[in-house]
Amino acid sequence: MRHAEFDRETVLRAAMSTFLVNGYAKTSMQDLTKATGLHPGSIYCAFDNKKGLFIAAIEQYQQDRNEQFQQLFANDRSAVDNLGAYLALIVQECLSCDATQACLLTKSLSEMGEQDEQIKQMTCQFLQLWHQSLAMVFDTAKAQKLIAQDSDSQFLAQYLVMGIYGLRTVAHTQPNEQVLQPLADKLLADLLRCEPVK
Amino acid sequence: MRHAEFDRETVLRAAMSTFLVNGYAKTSMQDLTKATGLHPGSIYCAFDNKKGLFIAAIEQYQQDRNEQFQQLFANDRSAVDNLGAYLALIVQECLSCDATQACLLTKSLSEMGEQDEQIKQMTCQFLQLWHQSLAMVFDTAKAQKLIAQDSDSQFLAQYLVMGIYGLRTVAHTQPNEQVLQPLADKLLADLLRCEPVK
DNA sequence: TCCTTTCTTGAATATACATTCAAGATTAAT
DNA sequence: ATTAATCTTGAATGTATATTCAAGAAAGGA
Repeated sequence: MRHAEFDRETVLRAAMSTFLVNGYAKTSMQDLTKATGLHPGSIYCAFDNKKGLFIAAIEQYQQDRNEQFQQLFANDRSAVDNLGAYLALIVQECLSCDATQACLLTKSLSEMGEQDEQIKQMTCQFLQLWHQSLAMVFDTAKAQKLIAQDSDSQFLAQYLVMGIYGLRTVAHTQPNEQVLQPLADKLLADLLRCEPVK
Repeated sequence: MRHAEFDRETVLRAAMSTFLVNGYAKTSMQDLTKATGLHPGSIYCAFDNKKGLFIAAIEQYQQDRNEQFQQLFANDRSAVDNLGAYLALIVQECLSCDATQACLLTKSLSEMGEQDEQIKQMTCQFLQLWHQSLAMVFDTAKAQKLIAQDSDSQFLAQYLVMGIYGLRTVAHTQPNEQVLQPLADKLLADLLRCEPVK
């Protein structure tokens, strides 16, 4: 018996960063061996092939992001304050201009959604889970009487998801706090102000 | 003397579609010769190389989209009605699930922005022009007294740009009119309802 | 200590790809 | 009709790439 010398999560996070910077297609196995410190044979032994490593990296990404999300909202503050802090965090990520802080799910969906059904299914499923987590936050806000009782949490969460997607894309062209923070502020205000239109 | 046998715009639109479906990296020269009907030599003669063809396709895309935009808003109806029609058109594009209807600028920026400074500059510049065109629509709305006189057209246009980016991304996971149209409706309502927050 | 199992190594393989180029074809002016 | 200029053709080239594999190294059980 013998166990692998590398730490799986460390390897996956290194691969994740590489994929985020280069995209899947432009990431070579050489890039991956350099980033992970593993030799080709080890990668193929542990993950089958390049796509297997990519899928494992996406799963690790989802897990990391989800844990971060749950931690951010696991407190006694108001759901609205938490949403504000969450958006501020996203704005800060955008301002860092660090590709490794981008969303691997939307990036992968955009690059490969048309070509690879498996990647499309997986990324859509994880993004849906995120949507549901946000909907629960709006349920909490409703319970805390911070938004109207007849609010549609699903809809509000979907609108917030839309806004965050958009914010991240705007950041690619305008990575500027004076641009991004007012957008985030209006987004949150529009979510709290009222119920869905019809 | 002899002039080229192919029609440049036709070739560029074919290349455009191919790049939109596959992305730049996963589009091979073979894909491009098949799509355009040109042989490799002709492509290299006319556009230098694969990237040259890509750049020319992006320029054609910008030109086509801009003409479409100007036509849509060249009428005597209210700016608000025009914005509603514009958003409805985008929703329809999203619903078609046709990759060739996506935005080549944001797609290219997402794929290559980290790697290729030239592509980044070009796409950002074209997206900025779009932003400015939208700002002019809000100026018109202001002149038509449809929104508050102290509205910030730049800001409103930026918010709309954000919303459209987001809408297009949501559409990748939920290409559903019952999802997209309410989002678009609320987006427009939030733009008209009030001035920027703070 | 020895042996079996498992992991690691990295050069070798085969394929896919962007690009080149020289020969052939077409055009239009003389 | 002839010629000069330009475009077209598509096979050939060289490079980059994902993947394989057989030999070597390490670990743990007997």
